[in-house]
Amino acid sequence: MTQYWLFKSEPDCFSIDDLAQQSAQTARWDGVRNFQARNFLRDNVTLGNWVFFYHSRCKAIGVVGIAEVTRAAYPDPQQFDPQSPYFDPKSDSDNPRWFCVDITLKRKFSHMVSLEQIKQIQALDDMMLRKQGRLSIQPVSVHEWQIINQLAT
DNA sequence: GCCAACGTTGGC
DNA sequence: GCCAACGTTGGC
Repeated sequence: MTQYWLFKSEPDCFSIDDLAQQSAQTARWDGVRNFQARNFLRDNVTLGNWVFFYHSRCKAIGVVGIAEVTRAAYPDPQQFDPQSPYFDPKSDSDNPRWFCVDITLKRKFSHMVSLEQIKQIQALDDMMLRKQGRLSIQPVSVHEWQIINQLAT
């Protein structure tokens, strides 16, 4: 069973520093609108799991820190809010389509582990990050987790 | 900002 | 149920 994950965020939208500024350094990870990512979030991401916080679509791409899942999946409230950009008229409150979790910041790396570094390490060739670039919630193996952790220290 | 990759939608 | 059109993601 997977315990480790990688969550992508565009830092212009929500960065690890934004997470650090939340009360209790905890934030709702919402707005996931991709079915594969949704399935991971809803069915496999569980309380106490560890998460690599990844900055995408920006100048410095890579893993910037570690968070912990502090609330397991619950329906993403934004799907029911017509004012929200994440509003989904096709979602039914009795059978919600989209889910979110809460995460709490555990550690911000003093220096990030860049995508460029990751690409240079053969043992990380099979990371989903490399195989399926667009998936925003993805499992990380224990081995991959350890390697990236070591790179960050 | 561009563009390739790829997921989603909707007409047939 | 196929597939073209369209929209979005994400590295560069």
